[in-house]
Amino acid sequence: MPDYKPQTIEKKWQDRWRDSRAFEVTEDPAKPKFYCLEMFAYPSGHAHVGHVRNYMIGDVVARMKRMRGYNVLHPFGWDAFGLPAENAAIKNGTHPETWTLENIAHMKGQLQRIGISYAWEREIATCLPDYYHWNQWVFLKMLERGLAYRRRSNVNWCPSCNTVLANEQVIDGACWRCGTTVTKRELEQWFFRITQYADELLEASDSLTGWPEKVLTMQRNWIGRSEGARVRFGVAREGAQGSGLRGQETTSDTIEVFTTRIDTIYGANFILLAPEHPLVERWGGEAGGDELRRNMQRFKGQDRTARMTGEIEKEGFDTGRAAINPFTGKPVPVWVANFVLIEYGTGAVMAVPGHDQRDFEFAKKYGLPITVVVQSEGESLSAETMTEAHPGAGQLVDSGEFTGLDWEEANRRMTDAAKERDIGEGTVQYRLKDWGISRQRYWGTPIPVVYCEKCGMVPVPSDSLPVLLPRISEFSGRGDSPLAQIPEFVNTTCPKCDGPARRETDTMDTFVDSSWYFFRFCDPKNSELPFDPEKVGYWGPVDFYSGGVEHAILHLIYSRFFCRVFRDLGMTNISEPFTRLLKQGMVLNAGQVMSKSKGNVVDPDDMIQKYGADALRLYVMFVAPPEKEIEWTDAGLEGSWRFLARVWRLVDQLAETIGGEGIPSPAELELNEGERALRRKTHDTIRRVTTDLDPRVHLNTAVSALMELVNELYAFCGRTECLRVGQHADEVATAGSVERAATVAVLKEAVEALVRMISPFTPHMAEELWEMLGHPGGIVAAGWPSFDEAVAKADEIVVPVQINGKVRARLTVPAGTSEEQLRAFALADPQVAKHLEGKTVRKVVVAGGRLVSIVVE
RNA sequence: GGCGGCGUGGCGAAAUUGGCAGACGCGAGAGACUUAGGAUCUCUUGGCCACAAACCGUGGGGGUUCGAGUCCCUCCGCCGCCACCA
Repeated sequence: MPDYKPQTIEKKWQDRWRDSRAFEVTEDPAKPKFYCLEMFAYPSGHAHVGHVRNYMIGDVVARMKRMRGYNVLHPFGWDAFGLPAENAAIKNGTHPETWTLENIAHMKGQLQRIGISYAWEREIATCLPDYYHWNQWVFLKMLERGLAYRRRSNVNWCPSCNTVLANEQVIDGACWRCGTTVTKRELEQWFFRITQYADELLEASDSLTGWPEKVLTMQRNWIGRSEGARVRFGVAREGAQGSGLRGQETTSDTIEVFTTRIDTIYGANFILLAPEHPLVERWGGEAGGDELRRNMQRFKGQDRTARMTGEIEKEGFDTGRAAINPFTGKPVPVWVANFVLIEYGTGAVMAVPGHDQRDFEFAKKYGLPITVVVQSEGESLSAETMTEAHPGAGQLVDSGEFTGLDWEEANRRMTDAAKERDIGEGTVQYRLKDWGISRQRYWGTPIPVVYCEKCGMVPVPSDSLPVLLPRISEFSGRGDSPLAQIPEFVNTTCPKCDGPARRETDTMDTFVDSSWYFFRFCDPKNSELPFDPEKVGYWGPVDFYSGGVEHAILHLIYSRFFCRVFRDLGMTNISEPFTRLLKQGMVLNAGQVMSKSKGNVVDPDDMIQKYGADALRLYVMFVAPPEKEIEWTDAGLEGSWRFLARVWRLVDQLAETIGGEGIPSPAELELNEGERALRRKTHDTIRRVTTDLDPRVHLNTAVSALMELVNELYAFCGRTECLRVGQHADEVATAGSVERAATVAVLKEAVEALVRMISPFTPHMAEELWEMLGHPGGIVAAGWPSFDEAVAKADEIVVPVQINGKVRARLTVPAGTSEEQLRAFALADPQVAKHLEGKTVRKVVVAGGRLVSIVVE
């Protein structure tokens, strides 16, 4: 009788799965497909338990689906470009490629030792030319369609990483990777026009019913749609300054503002411009603009982060100019304010101090006039007495022809009026900006364009792809593109005119790589196209996608964008790449997220050595729902190990009794009460585990249901003396003799269902036990057990009886007892009668045959 | 400030649509078997109480309902995202 020795059996089955190519798949129209994907890994070195939790979750789903007859695509790969590899090169002199490929080899070994059922023949690494070739291909397609473009722009610059960052990579004004405060730089940059899809991305988010609300909210916030209007204010001619009357004559200049509250425009008493506004720049350069220029420079020099987060004092100064409010026709002063952002809207704001708190404070500080133009029901605000702005709803007052209208109605009518008078129009403003993808680093995809003296920017023709990333040996960490230092790379000929040309030396943001890798997995070896549309047509979209919430915005929104780009290229008809998204919780140790720098990582290999991969998997799945964060405890892992040893002993001891041929199904036999109870538990457990796994993905409760079944089996065996338990470890359980055929039959059914259902969680042990039970051919082929609803249902149920909401009695009745009978039984029950003594029954409710509720007085 | 999520024993957690709160596990306690037990098996384990009954109990308060952890209002606390966004 062999003890449970995970180390030996796990190796045995991992070898067998590999040798039999157990998880490799091809398209099979006869079977329903299931694409199960976990976010691929950045090969940082070693995977810790926090990383592998995600792969375990996906593996349970993939293995369960396989047993349920699906053709399951479950691939894995490596997000292999990126800065850490380059930083390691600068630090240790190891080439990024060496560093990356070594890490991949190690981590792949880790995942294999955990027994994740990947189709490894589809493995991809984004740093290899046969992958990034297609980044370049898509780039060219986007260039053709105007979805990729180049412009000089003020970009986010991380002085520590020496590279540009996308807006999405700036967190609270600091670099997402290293935390250094981000500065601004003006550079020639490549962009992807994601804003073209802003509206669609936002609207389609309502259709993502398989996504967590939290992620959708984050994406909606990020896209940041706000409806409003642009309104143009004329600029008054100069010269009236100082006379106390700002001029009525207008120049050809206009100031366009963005507002969500055009209904308050009659109270727009001044204009605020961002210090970076072009008019401010120009006026500062004109005669007499010295002071303006000084203040503008001072505001621009203020710490950007502080300006963005509003920690800095609100300040402004008068430009001395005036603009004409196009609704009132009256001149209003134009100020520059340090809190107006050039990035948002038009970089100019119409200030309505009566109805916007910021404007109110500004007006108070500088003695500017306040006007009330919206009054709420039954209120009468006055500009003289109000202590704060009134930002809310109400009816318009002092607003010319619009006076008396409800504010929302006024908003619509005034937007129309602006349009008619050609002084503005309704518009939608997004927070989302185009995606800057240029990076001044080495370890990434070269951008496939050249610059020719004669022809200008020329794309590299598709048939010359890939533009290979040259191997370089020196990593200085200096702040310019490393590729620019390699003349053999830079100097090339123009594909158009054959004249001398220079290659683009920036590389692509690595988020480009991860924006479409899920399609490449469908056809990873294709050398003609990024993927065969037919293959993606079969496998796509991803049915189940799991990963960390840290990708809720960046990766997921970019992937949704790319999916639409491929759709509009005619490569797929999928709009949304991920049908179901599970955001897995983190693994904490000592109250903190596992990380190398905190020194609290748990290496799965250490745990596997001690308890085996199966126990580790079971523990991580059992301790909490997948979405929730978990606190690592060794004791919990040991508990799972104990449970597996308990299962092992049970099956091992019963194998001889129930493993033979010719055992009939319990359905064909006469069962006694105990046998019926076990059979009911078996079928009920199958029902619970099945629905817990699919579609609910409540992995933890599925495990507890299995534990209950095991407890029940032990109790049953103890009663029927199938097993003698309670001895020394090496004689813990010994098989007794079982006479009744029916007992053998129900035991066999229960144990085989147990082993099959536990196999997604603990595949190695399950395979071994399945073999021990006399079944060759592997447990996946055995399929998922099915249950009989009628058997799962108890034939007697306990019905609680409530009196005024408190349970006073329990009736044991046959299942299916009618409501009238239940009512009669309840009222006749002696316990109930006791509580009813001297009271009047007002009402009796029988709820779904499951509960009786009596109301008395 | 806006939006979203959450709050249940000593701990991790359960409780499909409102229907017996605390399944399952960890920890703790007791017993059995033992030279021994950190193995195994059995039992106990929300509070109050010697026990039972009764009563109390899902962050606080209120409401809807025969019945609320679950729905509504309100307050408190925690977490997340966005944010001088015009």
